[in-house]
Amino acid sequence: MAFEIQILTGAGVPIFQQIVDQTRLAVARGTLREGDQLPSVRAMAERLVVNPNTVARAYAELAREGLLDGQQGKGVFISKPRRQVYTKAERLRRLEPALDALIHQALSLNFSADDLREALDKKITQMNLPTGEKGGH
Amino acid sequence: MAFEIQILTGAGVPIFQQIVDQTRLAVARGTLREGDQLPSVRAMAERLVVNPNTVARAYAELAREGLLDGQQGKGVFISKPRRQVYTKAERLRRLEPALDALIHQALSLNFSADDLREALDKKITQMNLPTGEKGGH
Amino acid sequence: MAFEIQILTGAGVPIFQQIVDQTRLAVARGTLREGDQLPSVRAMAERLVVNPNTVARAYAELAREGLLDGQQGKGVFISKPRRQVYTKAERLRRLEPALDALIHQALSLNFSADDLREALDKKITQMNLPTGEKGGH
Amino acid sequence: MAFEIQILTGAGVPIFQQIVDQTRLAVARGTLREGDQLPSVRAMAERLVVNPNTVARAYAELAREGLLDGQQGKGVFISKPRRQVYTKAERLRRLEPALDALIHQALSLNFSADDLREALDKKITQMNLPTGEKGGH
DNA sequence: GTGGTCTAGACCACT
DNA sequence: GTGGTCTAGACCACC
Repeated sequence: MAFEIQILTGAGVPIFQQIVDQTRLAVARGTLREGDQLPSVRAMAERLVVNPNTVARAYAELAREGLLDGQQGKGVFISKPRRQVYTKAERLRRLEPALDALIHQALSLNFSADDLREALDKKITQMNLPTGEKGGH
Repeated sequence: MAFEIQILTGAGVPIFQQIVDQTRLAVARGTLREGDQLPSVRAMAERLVVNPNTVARAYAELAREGLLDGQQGKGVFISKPRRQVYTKAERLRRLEPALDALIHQALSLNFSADDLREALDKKITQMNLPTGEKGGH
Repeated sequence: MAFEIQILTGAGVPIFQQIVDQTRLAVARGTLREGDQLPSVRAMAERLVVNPNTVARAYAELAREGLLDGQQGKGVFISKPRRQVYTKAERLRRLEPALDALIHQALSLNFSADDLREALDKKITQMNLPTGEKGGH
Repeated sequence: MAFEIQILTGAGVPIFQQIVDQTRLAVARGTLREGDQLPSVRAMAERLVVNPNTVARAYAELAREGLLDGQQGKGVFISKPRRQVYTKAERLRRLEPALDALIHQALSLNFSADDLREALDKKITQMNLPTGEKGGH
């Protein structure tokens, strides 16, 4: 399973955040392992059709966390062993903006709480989100 | 039950947005009814310790939605409730991006479907969203 | 045919309204198409010799209608056209007050029905309103 | 036929203007004649459910035009013979705000020019507006 | 007194 | 660089 990042624009979550979160998840899952090389800033930017500065910012954030190691002129490498999972509080904190945006939109469109739950369930089924057991793999 | 607005500064939510949302909620819940007069722009600004322009912006947004009616020299009043302003397709279309973003973010953060439902329910309770058949504009 | 906006100051029509209306017209006529980028807030402000806030307000209004999409740090773009945003009832309901006011005013000024039709036609021609089946959002 | 004023709020035309226009029309039509007494400011305000200041302003405007004569403590009287009609240009000028409001609303609701003409015709029929011959009586 | 608009200038987050 | 928000202060028309 290759290391793929999906960027979804248009609703609250900044692009650089999405890169950070998904990279972090890949490490936690073992898709990326210590020593693996990441695409260069420019390559990644091209692949995601995104501004290079945005990728640079994401890499910088990951480096600051100690997850990445950017070696001048050589490339960017994963520097930490896996299990770099966010704490539950941190995961919730990062989910919140999207949650707030949804609630706000539902409110302004006069959806009731039940409408909202139903719409979410439908979408979950449609996108085939993993249910139940935590952690996945 | 008086019409009270609580402004939380420092969070990511714009002030005018908080005014809009809370007013909308008050109308949806029946706390505010047709014909009720809202505090004047200046009065509300003073009460919330906020710039009058910010309040005016919130009122303007609500007026555009048809929820409020600002009458020159008189004041701002709750207008006749309207049902089904947007077509059903439009309502869903407008909710979808936020829904997609939430699911996407949940995936990036390794939330399960149940985690996600739980987080949403918590948020719904916390914001005290109107349930079921009540009100509606 | 370039996208040009003409601001008439001194008339009763607010500047931001003129920007909104003319942009809407350009989209309705096809002068502006999906994906087209608009001048930045600051650029447009400079071009029209107007305060940036005024342009921002106009753009915000158009974004709320779903005609525009403002992307942080990138710019403002024309979004996917939408059909039938409002229910038919809502569209008529929103047109009615203006229609009533016009007839009422015509009566007060002793205009005949034909005078009124003629005045409307003249205004339609003058504003170059899109006719019939073209465009639509 | 009594001297009656109809106030229509909610679309562009100021209340005091409506009083001025309709009073002027009544004089032109002969419904009001030289020497006739108008209701006092307070009485008129009460009848129209309107702020006395608004009536006072309308009366002041009519007095300024020489149509009315306010005699301190006695009342307000018509002071000019009939045929005090507006010039055609003036009538059009006074119709314009309502016309603009209609066009603007139609534009923002994506009505075409034909839709608009049709809606106006329907309203004209519905309200039984006098057709053809100018001037009425 | 009221709402509505505009300007000027500042700050923030994202690209 | 971009858009988004907020403040401060001013002016206008209307009630």
